[in-house]
Amino acid sequence: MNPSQHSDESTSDFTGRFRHEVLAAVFQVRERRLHSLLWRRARSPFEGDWALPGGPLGRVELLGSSLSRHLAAKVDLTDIAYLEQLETRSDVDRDPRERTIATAYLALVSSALNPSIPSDTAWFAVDELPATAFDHASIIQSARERLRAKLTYTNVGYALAPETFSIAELRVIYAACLGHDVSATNLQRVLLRRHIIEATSVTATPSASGGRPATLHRFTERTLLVTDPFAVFRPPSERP
Amino acid sequence: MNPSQHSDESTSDFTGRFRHEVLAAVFQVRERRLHSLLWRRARSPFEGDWALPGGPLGRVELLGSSLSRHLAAKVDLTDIAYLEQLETRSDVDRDPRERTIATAYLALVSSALNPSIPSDTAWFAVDELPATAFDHASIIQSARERLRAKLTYTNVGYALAPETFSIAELRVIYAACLGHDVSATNLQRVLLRRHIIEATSVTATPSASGGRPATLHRFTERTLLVTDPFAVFRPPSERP
DNA sequence: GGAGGTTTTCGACTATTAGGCGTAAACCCT
DNA sequence: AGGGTTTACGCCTAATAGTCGAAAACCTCC
Repeated sequence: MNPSQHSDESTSDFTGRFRHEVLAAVFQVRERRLHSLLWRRARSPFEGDWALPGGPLGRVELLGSSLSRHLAAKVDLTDIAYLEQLETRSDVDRDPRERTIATAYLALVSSALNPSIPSDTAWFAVDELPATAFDHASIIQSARERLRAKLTYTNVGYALAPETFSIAELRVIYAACLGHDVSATNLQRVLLRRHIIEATSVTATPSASGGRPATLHRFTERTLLVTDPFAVFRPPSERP
Repeated sequence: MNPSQHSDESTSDFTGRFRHEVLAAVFQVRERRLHSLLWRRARSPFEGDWALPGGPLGRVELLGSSLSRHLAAKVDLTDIAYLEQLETRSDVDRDPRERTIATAYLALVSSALNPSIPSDTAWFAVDELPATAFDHASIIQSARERLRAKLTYTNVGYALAPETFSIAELRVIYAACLGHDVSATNLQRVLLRRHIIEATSVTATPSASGGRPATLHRFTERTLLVTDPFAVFRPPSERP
């Protein structure tokens, strides 16, 4: 093979152009369960089914900016605490109308918020989804797995939790995302040791049901930090 | 906001179409260092600089298939042991000729192979890259980080190592990817405990330099397995 | 065929981290 | 004040990681 055979570029003007859309799995913990924001389709295809919010990419727009714009415009959602690109889907007939490539994002909303959303959108518990449009159900699954993984080796929790919270509240959030029970003792110990959360000096206002008021904690950083997952094989002498 | 304002779809025929290409950071451990396969550009822009292998997406082609096709056609590379989608770059002027969206992949090649590659391609150690074209250098960085992370909580090592190997050989591979020294004792103990590798009954042929011949090991599975990274917070009673 | 060198393997010991549990602390209400 | 409830925390055990050194199994050379 010689260089002159690398001819794709010389014919690039004849290669395809593709419709491109951005989508987001918007997650929030509501009533002890992980929910995703869905939007009811008013027209064919998949009329009446529920779809992820998003929309077409603009001509001079970045993928991430495009998504923020669509979320703000379509579902009045501007308080996205965390946004991360997930994956790009390219199945030729994922949209029956025209081939459309979709780049999916994971978006997280604090459980302290209750954003006002349009009447044709709703929150659904991710393990009780309604009939969904396109390949959106499988995108939600990918997003769940990404979130599960990130929760364990990063501090993304800050995007789901309120500014300050009790360990019990945090436990609910982690359990909802991970899909299994979580030990409060271990959760607190591990997150403290990793310096992901820290105690504040204030305690929660006592609840009517009695009980010792919890000391409120906060996330030390509110930007993404990964707790070095390479520790296993690294000589301890070189650790931070 | 009411449903009739979700109008992007009704105007979808007027939204942009975009050129889309696939790229791969093809990694292999060569001479104790992590290398990436690059391709020398014969024409403007970035003439003479080195670029990731890849090419334009076909009209009815999946991203992954497209990449395999380009790798096979352009660099005679058919022995990709592992392929994973990395991220999609959308910067408007990442290609000065025309806006081109790129989906980047991570591809791994066994260190036991020495594929014949065209004369205008070459392997470069990832920490001594030549002048690179477009945003390809930063894609290589992303790929390195992904590889580092995956090595620690999955068995992707199978894609980089030979069928069977001594612990010493495996140590070299891990060290090259992680960028720091690795303890052979811990490496063996951790991977054995996780059942990622297992000992075979054969020993390596003794080297000319003497020394006890190593027992050869192999990866238990040669498909991707993630060692549950959620163990930290999960009640031990529920673990596999 | 033994001596000395080289490389791998393995066991012993220590340090660190995770998990379980019970008790104390700090609030509620009556 | 006493009973109920929830959180906090210390103690103990188990599991995993890290260090080190000795032994095993090969080589070459004398």
